[in-house]
Amino acid sequence: MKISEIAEKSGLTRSRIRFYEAEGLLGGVRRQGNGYREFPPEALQLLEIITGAQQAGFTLDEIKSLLPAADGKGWHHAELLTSLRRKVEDIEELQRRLKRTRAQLLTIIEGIETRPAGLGCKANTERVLAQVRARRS
Amino acid sequence: MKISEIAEKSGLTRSRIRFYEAEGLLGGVRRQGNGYREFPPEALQLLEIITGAQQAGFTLDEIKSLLPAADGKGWHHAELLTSLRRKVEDIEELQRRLKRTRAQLLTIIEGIETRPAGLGCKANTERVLAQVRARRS
DNA sequence: CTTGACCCTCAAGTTAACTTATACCTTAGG
DNA sequence: CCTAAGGTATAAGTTAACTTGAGGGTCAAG
Repeated sequence: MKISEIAEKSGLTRSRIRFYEAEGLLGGVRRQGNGYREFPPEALQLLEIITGAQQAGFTLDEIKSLLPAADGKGWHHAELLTSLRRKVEDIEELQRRLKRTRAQLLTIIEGIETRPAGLGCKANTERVLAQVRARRS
Repeated sequence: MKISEIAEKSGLTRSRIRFYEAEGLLGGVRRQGNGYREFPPEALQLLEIITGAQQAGFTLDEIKSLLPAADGKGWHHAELLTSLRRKVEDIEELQRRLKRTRAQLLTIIEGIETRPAGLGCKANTERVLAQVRARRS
């Protein structure tokens, strides 16, 4: 497979694919006589794994360290599992934070909407901030 | 208040505070005769609002456009509410994505742990990816 | 008067993950 | 042969949000 083909099939740009190869995330890329890249079919799967991992919040460096070593044969399952579990925990942590943040934003919105008549803007800011601080506990 | 004091009270670095001022996020900063910054007490609240908004996922540019104009007197409530509501939606969208991603990761973990004996690493990769793809729907 | 803690400005460096630009080669078609 | 489409390498640019560094004033104490 040449680069345009795999780019279309994967939905990624050619530059991005070349970038991944240069970074060592894409092993097994051969060269044709003319210097053109020749991608094995597995490369498509690999790209799928990479973009999926990215969406899961892995950095390229993390992904690189978890991918089957370009030289070795496959994954080191223990490490992979550890890393996956750690990432699940990261996500859960982020979920908790988002939940708090969302609640705070709703508190602020409510605080603005229900501003007591006669209370100045500045005073209301104080009031709303106090509500938010109270919520943090 | 001089910069070190507000830095300590806010927990931010001096460079970060100077940066915010330079970006126009921190209005009302005066100068003493010697050129030193003199922060009004409200600046502390402003910093609190800024970092809070950042944690809520606002970029500095967004925050800047929502803060009380340095020249004007206060907030433009309608815009502020609109933006806050939009950000709540962003958060909810992110929450949905995280939920899916977490489920996918768990699927993968399970797929690895329950690999049928006798199935090769490569074949199992295929199997697991298929499971993940199925989950995406 | 000197030392050390603070303060200033302005420019440049940092990180991640790419994209864009430059310049040149290859291949297929009319 | 010429051209357009597609390929290559390498370097530099991009964005966000800061940090770091260079070079230099200010102030209180001893």
